[in-house]
Amino acid sequence: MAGDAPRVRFAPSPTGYLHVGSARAALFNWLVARQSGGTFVLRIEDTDAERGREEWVDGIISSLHWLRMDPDEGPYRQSLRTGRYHQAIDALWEASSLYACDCTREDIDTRNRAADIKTPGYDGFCRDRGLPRGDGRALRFRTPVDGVTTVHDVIRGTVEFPRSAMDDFVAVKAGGAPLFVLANVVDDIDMAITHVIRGEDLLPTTPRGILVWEALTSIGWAPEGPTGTGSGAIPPLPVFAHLPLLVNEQRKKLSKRRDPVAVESYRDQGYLPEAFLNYLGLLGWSPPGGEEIFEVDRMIEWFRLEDVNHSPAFFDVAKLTHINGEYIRALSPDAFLEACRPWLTGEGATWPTAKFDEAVFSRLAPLVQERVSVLSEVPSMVDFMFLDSPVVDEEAWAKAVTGDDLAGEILARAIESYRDLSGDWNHDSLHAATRAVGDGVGRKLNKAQAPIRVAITGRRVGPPLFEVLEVMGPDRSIARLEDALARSGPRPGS
RNA sequence: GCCCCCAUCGUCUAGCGGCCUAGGACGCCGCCCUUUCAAGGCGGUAACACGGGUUCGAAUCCCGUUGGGGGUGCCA
Repeated sequence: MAGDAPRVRFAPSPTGYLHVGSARAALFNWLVARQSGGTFVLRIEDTDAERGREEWVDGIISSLHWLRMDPDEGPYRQSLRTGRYHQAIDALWEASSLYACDCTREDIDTRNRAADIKTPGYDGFCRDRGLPRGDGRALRFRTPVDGVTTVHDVIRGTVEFPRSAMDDFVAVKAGGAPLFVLANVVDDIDMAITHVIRGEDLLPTTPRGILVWEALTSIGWAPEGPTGTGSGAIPPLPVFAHLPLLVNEQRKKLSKRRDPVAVESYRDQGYLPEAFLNYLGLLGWSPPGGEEIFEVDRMIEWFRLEDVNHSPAFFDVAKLTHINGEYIRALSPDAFLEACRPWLTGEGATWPTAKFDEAVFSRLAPLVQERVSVLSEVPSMVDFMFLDSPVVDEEAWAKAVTGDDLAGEILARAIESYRDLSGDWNHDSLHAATRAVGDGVGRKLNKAQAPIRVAITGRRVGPPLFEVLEVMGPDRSIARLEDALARSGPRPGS
């Protein structure tokens, strides 16, 4: 084993799905691991037992899998490591790095108000009271009062936090449960994490983590080590890299309340994992050559943490969609068919599954492939083929049939003309015949085909008409034209 | 309030002191192609937040201002 190979971790809290911001963080971690023979560790930060649920973890794992970023190690669960945290808590308590506190939030606020202190942090009331542990007391970390704690960040450079602005934060709940910073640091030590790559929102808590790390290190805290025997060597502080946030249109951090942040929802809409990954890689980073469409292997090859941007990036679905379209069009016919399958014979299909005819779809597939940006658009491109009668779009009908006083004439002439074609039914002959119909009524082909298209497909847009007619065959096609003609009302003037 | 981060077209970005009358991509708008819609081709719109420095020279370095964001939980 290469002792100096990076060990990175993706450490989400279980929320039921993979957040796109988390996915981006996972990607950048994963890239670092992949490009250097490192290890990508998955750790579920579920110390907050109220929120963590077993099934919440599955969504994260399956989304990582969908994106081809399966962890090399884990998932570790903080909820299963409480014994370890208690060892650390005991050690820190012994060293007086922790002290017991029985102040309530109200107590603190009241004192701060009375003292006219504008900064609402903890005032250190219990710091020197020497309270014993237990009795519903939280444990606070004794933050050094002087000096600064410096974060060396690969992306942002040196960031200094004056300790005077740091209060004594709660590290252990009154109930004894460890809080984020403590569990996080104990884990990073035990798991020999070398690079902490995460969102910028964690930058302000990083100095706290460093302080805990130093406190632990200074008392000879022994990491668990690979065998779990507690004999590992104390690793150096990891390298930090805080990624710019992903924001919405209002430039606010992506929130699950307002923004579509679940990676699963993009999968379900028919975004391809390769395209999604490609787009994620473009947020906060860009390849040296400036290209925008590249496979993941190139990203692994090119990615450098120090090249990551400093400013927040808007998660632009329009651009994601464009990139997805590029990926869809680049698919081989077979790959396209496979990618479409969930929308053809699965839950995405808008017709009875038994009605689906793969041979029919395959003939139309190339025409569909260059017309969709997301796979969920596929059904509406071909549904008329697998339905007994087309789903008629009211607006299209009103515009191309009811609203066109020549529509009846065109349909009638098309029926007549197409009947004569039955021995030679293909898109070329249909093209010519339709053009002739148009000529007969003084219409350009692009105008003349409109009522026919709506009669056949129910829509004004879709795959090229004559190819559709060819595949549909004379009987079905003519029957639909007749049906449309019958419903188009009496022909004016006849 | 306090701490921290950030600041190039609407958006994602290139730019890391002279190659910039600032490049690409998405979007948008035209035109071409055309059986609709796409795709494709061509063209266009549009940015260095502001003010001081430093320098022969600044989008690039420094300071300030303004603006935006994040943090400030016995959440993570």
